[in-house]
Amino acid sequence: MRRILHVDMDAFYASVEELDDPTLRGRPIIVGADPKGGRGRGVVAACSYPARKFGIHSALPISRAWQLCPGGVYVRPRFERYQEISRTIMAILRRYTDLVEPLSVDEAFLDVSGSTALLGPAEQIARDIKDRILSETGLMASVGIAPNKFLAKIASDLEKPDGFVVVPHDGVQHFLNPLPISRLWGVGPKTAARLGALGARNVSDLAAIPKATLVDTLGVSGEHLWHLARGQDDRAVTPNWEPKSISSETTFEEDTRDVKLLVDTLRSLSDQVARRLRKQKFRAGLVTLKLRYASFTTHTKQTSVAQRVETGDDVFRLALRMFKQFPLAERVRLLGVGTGMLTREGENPEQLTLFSGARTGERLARTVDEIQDRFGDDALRRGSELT
DNA sequence: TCTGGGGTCCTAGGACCC
DNA sequence: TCTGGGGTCCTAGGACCC
Repeated sequence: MRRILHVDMDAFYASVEELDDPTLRGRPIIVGADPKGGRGRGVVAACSYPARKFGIHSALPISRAWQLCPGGVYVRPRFERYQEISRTIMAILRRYTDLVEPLSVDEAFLDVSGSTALLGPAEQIARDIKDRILSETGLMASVGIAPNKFLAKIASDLEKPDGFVVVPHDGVQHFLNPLPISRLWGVGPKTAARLGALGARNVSDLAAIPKATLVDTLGVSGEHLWHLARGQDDRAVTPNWEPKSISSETTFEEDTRDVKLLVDTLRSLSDQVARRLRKQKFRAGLVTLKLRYASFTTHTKQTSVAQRVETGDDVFRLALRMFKQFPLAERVRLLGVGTGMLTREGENPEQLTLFSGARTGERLARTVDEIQDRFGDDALRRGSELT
């Protein structure tokens, strides 16, 4: 029987801010976009527990948060700092097993089935992990222990903060039955509504629906849900996930039809994406342009290319071509540039290029990377960015 | 209350081929 | 003269997650 742990940091971004500035302790901390006195764009990325008492939660529009709690502490996210602490946490987890699968900066699955002989029962390992994280980072984590990933994830969430929930092998259905279906991984508002139409509000309702009915209404995810309703999930804990896409997008402070601004933004988004691509030693076979109008209607276009790309110039050229196919009758709210069909250098499916000159741009890009890595991004700038 | 930025996975339609 | 069936690939959109 497998013993899976899900470790999930409590109010992670807000807790880090509190850690770095103890004067914030106990106050309603809201990490997210600049509220700008209630007129800010964007959403709450995370908030402390005192902030939640005001009805604030992540993904809430920051303007709404400002209305609910004008006296709160509003801070911009510092992702690099969160990343830094995340690395410390993940290193702690890897002391207990190699089978650590990070899900995001602040949570991970562990398969400790093979560690119990040496380290004791999963419960003891989990206690130890919580203690270690607290003593070595000063931050609190919640842990779920269960026979599989899906149950462990639900369990870790159940008694936050400082949660510790064990789902015994013989108590799975008892644990699941009363939970609302929206707790299930993959059941959002739309799916919950469709399942509600079938009479399902909690997991026991869902478990009563025949598999064929679920498959008819939801396709393969219906089949998946049928298993989840029974606590069945045999997915392995997989360390070393390879990314499938890399993208960068930005929402303008004000919706705009200024073509120069739009094209300049496209340029810098392309550079950012390409740089991250090279940093991870990828080339892309697919470039995606994303455009959201003021009305919030969102469109994408993508181009797949036989000759893999990795320079800002190449990404930009393709993105610009797609951008020109969009009408600009309406103002634009967001632009995004993405890359996909990623391949590592060396394992490239493309034939070696017949035109070695085509690689000059890539050599230049790498040189620029090196200089920016050593002296900072401001050491080298595009002429077009200097206006 | 107007709704970020980074992702993953699934679906559906059309092009294209045999 | 109006047309099958199966397969694959590409593209656009959408649901969902943190």
